[in-house]
Amino acid sequence: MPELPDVEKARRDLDGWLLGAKIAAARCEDGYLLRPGSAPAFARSLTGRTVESVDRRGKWLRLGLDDGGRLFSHLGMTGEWVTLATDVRSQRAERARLDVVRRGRASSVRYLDTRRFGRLVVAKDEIAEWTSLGRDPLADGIEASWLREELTRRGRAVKDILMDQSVMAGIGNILATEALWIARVDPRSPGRALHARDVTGLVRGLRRAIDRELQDHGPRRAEGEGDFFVYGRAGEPCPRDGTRLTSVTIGGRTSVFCPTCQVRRR
DNA sequence: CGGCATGTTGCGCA
DNA sequence: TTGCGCAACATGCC
Repeated sequence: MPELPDVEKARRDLDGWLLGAKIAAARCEDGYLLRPGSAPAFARSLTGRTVESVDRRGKWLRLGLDDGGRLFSHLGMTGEWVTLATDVRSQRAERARLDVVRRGRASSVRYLDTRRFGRLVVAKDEIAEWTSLGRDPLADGIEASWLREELTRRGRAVKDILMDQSVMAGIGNILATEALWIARVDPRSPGRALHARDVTGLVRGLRRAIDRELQDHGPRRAEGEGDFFVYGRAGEPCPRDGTRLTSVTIGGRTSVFCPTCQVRRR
C-alpha cells in the first residue's frame, strides 16, 4: 500500500476520525512495532490525551497530542489504519488500537500490519526519522530548479536519488518507476547527466504519478491488478511504443523501463 | 522449495 | 567521506 499517496489518504482518514477526539484507551502489544518503545509506555502516554493535529511528511504520519507528546506512525510495507466499532474484532492482523470518544460518540481506530515492517513511536519531541526527511512533493511542491540542483550534484542513478527520503520524502519504487517512464528517462542515468528538459519532465511525471494514485480509482482496484503504466509489467509491451519492457535492479529494487523511449544519459 | 513484494537500516567493501 | 551492493527484518503469495 504505502507510498506518499496512500499515506496521504491515511492522514485524511485519521484526521477525520481522530481530530479533537479523546483517547479513552490505547493498546499495542506488539513490541516489534514499537521501535523504540514498550506496550506499557504506549498505553500510558496516549490514554487520556486529546488529538490536536494529524500530519504527514513523506511516508511518516504524526499525531500531535494535547500534552505536547506525539505518536509517529510509519506504515512500512503493509501497514494501514482503519476504524471499527469498539466491540468489533478485526479479521486481519491487528497490531494496535486507539479507542476514542469524539462529540460523545465512541469509536475505535485500529492499526493493521501483516508484515510488521511498520513502526509506532511515542515521543515527547520530534524524532530524527521525521526531521531528516527531505522535501515533500505534495506539501512543499517541487520546483524544477531545485530538483535539478539536487540531481546534478549527485552521480548516483536518478531513480536512486528520487527514492532517497532525505532528498525528497515519499517517493517509493512504484512512483519513481512510473515518473521515470512518464518523463522518458532511463532510471540508470546518473543524476548529474540529466538535461534540463529531463528534469522538467520528471517534475511533471512525479506530479502525474502522485495525482493518479491519489484519485480513488477504487472499485475494481482489487481485480484490476493495479493500473500502472510499467510498474510490475516487465516483459509486457510499453504502453507508448510497444517495445518489450525490461527490468534492472537499482539500489536493490526492481526497476521496469522501456529501453526504447526512456533515454539513457551518460 | 525458491522467488518475489509498495520500506528501512546496517554492514562491509571499494 | 561517498557510494554502492547486499543481507536482514516478518510474512504471504505465487
